[in-house]
Amino acid sequence: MIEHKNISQPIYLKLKEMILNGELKQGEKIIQEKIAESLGVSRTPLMKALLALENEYLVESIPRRGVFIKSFDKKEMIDIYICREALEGMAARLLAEAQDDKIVKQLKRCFTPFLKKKKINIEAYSKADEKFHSLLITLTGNAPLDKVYFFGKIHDKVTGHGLIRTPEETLEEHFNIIQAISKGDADEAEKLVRLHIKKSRELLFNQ
Amino acid sequence: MIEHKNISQPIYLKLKEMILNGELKQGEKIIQEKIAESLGVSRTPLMKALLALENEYLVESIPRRGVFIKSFDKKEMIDIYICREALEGMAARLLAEAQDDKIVKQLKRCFTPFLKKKKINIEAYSKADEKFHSLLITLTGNAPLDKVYFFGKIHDKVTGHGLIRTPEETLEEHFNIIQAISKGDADEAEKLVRLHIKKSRELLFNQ
DNA sequence: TTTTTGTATTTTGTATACAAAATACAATTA
DNA sequence: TAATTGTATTTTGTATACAAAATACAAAAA
Repeated sequence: MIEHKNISQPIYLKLKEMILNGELKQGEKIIQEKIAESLGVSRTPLMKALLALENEYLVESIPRRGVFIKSFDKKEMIDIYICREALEGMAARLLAEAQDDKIVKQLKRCFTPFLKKKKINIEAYSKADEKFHSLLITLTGNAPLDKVYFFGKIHDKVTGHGLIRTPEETLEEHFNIIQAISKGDADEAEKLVRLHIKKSRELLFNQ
Repeated sequence: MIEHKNISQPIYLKLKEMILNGELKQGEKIIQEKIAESLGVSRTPLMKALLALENEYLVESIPRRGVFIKSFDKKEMIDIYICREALEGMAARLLAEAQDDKIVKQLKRCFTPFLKKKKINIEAYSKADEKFHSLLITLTGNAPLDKVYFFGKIHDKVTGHGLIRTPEETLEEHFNIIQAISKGDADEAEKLVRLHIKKSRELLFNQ
């Protein structure tokens, strides 16, 4: 029955999924024994998973009170977007400085499927968008940057709304960013990424 | 004997201190049972503390192998400095936008003790420097930014060298940053902070 | 009625126990 | 000698146990 292969990793992933898809709701308390039982594990690896989630800002632990699904207020959401501006902006700068064709190709590949289409599938575009923004970070090869960047995944899922702006509006912005990167124009690349995120941030609560 | 008040917090702090002051050396393996015994606790709260440290990049866990004091290679140190440029740069921008006299006062207070002196005490200046950089972050009031900023504390302690540049060189830079913030010149404040960190980064391995 | 107090129940934080994996090291073989 | 295998020891990952804190809730008091 005992099979030591890292149980807390799957628990962590499962809980993360449950949080991001709303199965566990904001503010909800995690009753460890119950969750552990429902997942068929003991509390020890569950606690490990919860610790990891806490460090990703998905869960909040109040000592002696319990662990709660993190809920984000208006200010906090805005603050997260500001962090994204800083981190993704820097990432774009680094990618532009790298002057690497492979990087540019990978970034382009996210959005080429949507170029010819008249009607863009929101679901698919939303995924591409998330992929693009996380690629921006990982392609830098900067491990600390990657470690620190866990806001990208929170972004729209937790807020409820899928996309903040229409694909028609953002598709061009995405390609402009990619172009600046491919030209090696670091200042421009950073500026465009920041503006791109800032525009969404300003619309966050004005919909 | 059992006294439930949050044992893992003190363990976390103690270990952090031991890592930062070199009592636990880079690459060293943490043998949980031994550390737990030496601290007079069990492995459970110790593991919690280790998880927290892992998320602060001070410790690295390899499944089934153990937890090791994180060691930083050249590239990783540079990458950390790049993150700091992004985060502290954004922080300076936010503080400049805030236009708050109290903030400016607090920042100034870090370095005023060194203004009149001919000979600056390195130890004291080093502390002031660390205080200044962490203030930059906390004064923004941006909680996610603060959560993500754990590099500042790693910086020189783990590298071994205390200060990378002389107080004579950096004191003026610090005041220029503060001035830009007090003027509300966000672009300039961000630019100066980035340059300030970049200069140190470029000297990291050229000493 | 609303508030307060006391008690039972639940839940957390920590300690301990134990199986499986990793490691160390001696004996064996080439 | 160096490489390999086998066994004992150590160490990790998980489960379980239990005391103290938190919570729920009923009874008593205002």
